[in-house]
Amino acid sequence: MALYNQQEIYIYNSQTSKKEKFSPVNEGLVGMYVCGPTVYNKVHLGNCRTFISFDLVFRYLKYLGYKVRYVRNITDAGHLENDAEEGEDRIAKKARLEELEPMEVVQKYTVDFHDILREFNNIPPSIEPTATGHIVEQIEIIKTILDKGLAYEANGSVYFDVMEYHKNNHYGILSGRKLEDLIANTRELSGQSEKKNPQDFALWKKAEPQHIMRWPSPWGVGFPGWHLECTAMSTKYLGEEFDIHGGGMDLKFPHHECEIAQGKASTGKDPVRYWMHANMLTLNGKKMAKSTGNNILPEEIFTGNSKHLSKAYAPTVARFFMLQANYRSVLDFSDEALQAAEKGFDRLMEAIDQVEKLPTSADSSVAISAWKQKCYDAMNDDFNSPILIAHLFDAVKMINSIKAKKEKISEADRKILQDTLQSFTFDVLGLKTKEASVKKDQNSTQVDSLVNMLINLRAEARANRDFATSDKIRDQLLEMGVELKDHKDGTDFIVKP
RNA sequence: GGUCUCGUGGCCGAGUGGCUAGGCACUGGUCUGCAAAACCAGCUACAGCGGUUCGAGUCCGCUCGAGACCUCCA
Repeated sequence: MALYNQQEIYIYNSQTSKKEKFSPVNEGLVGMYVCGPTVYNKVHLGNCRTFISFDLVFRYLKYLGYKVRYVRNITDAGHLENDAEEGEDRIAKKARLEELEPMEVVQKYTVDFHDILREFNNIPPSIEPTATGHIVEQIEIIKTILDKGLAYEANGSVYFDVMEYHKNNHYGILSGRKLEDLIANTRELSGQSEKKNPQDFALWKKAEPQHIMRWPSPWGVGFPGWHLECTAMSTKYLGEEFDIHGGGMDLKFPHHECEIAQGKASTGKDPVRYWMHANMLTLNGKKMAKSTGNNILPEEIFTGNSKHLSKAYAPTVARFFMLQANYRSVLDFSDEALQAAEKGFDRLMEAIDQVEKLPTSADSSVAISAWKQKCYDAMNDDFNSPILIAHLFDAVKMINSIKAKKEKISEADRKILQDTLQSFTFDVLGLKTKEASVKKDQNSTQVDSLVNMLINLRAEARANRDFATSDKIRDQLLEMGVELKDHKDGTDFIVKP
C-alpha cells in the first residue's frame, strides 16, 4: 500500500483560507504548478524561499509515493514595466543596459537561477516550460475567450472583459476583492483609453515599433499579456483542472485572480483545486529592496560577502533556517538568526551521524514508533516543517541520552530511528551535510587516519599526565578546524567545513 | 484611501479554547586533569484595553504598531 494511503494531508487553501483535506483529481497522481521567475536579473532571495517552500511540498508528496508532475515556468517574454500603453519590458530594458540580445539576458539569468537553486538542493521541476515556447498555445486561448465574448480587440491588442466575465462568474474569488471596490479605487490613467474598463487586462498587446520581443498573431504583431502564459502552460501540461497551484503571496492579485478568470473563460472550469501562497522574506525586519540597500543575494550568503553578514553560511544552513519557519509566515532574515540556525543544524547533523553506532539493548525506553508518526503528522499538517524540525530535535535528545546511557534502544528501533531521521532530514527537508555541500576531500580517509593517530598520541600523553602535550594536540587541531570530543569510551572528532 | 495578514519570553520562531513546542543565548549542576561536547535542571511569554466562556496566546470588538496587495515584483 502506498504511503499516501496511510497519511492524510491537509493543505491550507488560500482561496478558502481553510485547511482542507488533500485529495488529488486523479488517485496517486498530483499536478502542481508554481509561478517561476522572470529571468531578467539575478534571482531574489525571497524568490528562493518560495521555491524552497514548494520544493518541500514536491519532496513530501513524492516521499509519500505520489507521482507528481511539477511544472514551473520560466518567464522569458517581456512584461511591461507598468500598465501604461507604452513602455519597455523588463527583459528588453536589461538587454539594452547590458548590451545583449534579449535572449542572451534570458539565458544568462536562467542559468544563474538554476545554479542557485541547485545550491539550495532544490529538485528540478518535472517540466520547466518557457513563455516564448508557448506563444501558439496562448494565441489559441485568446481565440477561445474571444469566441465566448469575454474578450475584445482594440487597436491590435486584446483585452479580457472583466465586467462581462463577472456577470456569470466571480472575479475576486481568490483575492476576496470586490469588483465595485476595484473600480472605485482605480485611478484614471490617460493612456488606458483602449480598455473598456480599467480592470480589464491584456491578453495580447500590440508591439510598438521599438518593442524587440514580438510575434505575429491574428490581431497583428505583438506579444502575450503577462497572466496568460501560466494559463497556457498549466492547462497544456496539467489539464483543465489540476491539484496545486503555488506562488508568492504577491502574485495572489491580480496575477492568480486573472489566471482563474482566463481558465474559467476558456474551459468553463475552475482550474485549481488548492491554491498555496508562500509568504515574504524580510531582511532585518524590513522589506528587501535594492533601492534602499536592504537587500542580499544568495551568493552573498554563500561567500559571506555582505554588509549584513558576519560570515559565510553553507546553502544548506540557509535552507534549514528557512524551513524553521512556516511557509505561510513572514520570515525575517538576519545574521543573528542564521547563526542560531547554524548551531542547531550542526547539532542535528552530529546526532544523525551518531545513530549508526548507538549502543543497542534488548528493549527500548524510548517510543520510536510514536515519534515517527509525529514526524508524519507535522508534515501532513500543511507541510509544517518547523514542527517537524522540533521533532527531529527530540530525536537528537533521544540519541544523546542513549549515548550517555540514560536511555536505551533496541536494534529494531534503532533502525527505524535511523531510517526515519534520514528520510525526513535529507529526502523531505532536502538538507545536506555541510561536507556534502563543500566538495568531498579525496584525501579524507587519510585525514581520518592522521587525526586518529594524533588522538592516540594525545591519549598516551594524557595517560602519562603530560597535559602540555595533550592540550597542544587538541588546541592545534582545533585551530585547523578539527574539534575533538571526549566521552567515556574514547574520543571522536569532527572536521569543521 | 480600500482589501487582507500579523503582533508570542534576551533573539528566531511553533502553537487545533483547558496539560512544557523547538532552536539559539543565558544560569546552576554532572562528567573532565582543565576544557569542549554530552546529560540534568532553571529562566518562561503571548502589543494594549474591553467582551464571550467554567476556562483565551487561541473567539469577538476597539486602540496602538508592523507588513502585503491595490502598479512590475516570489
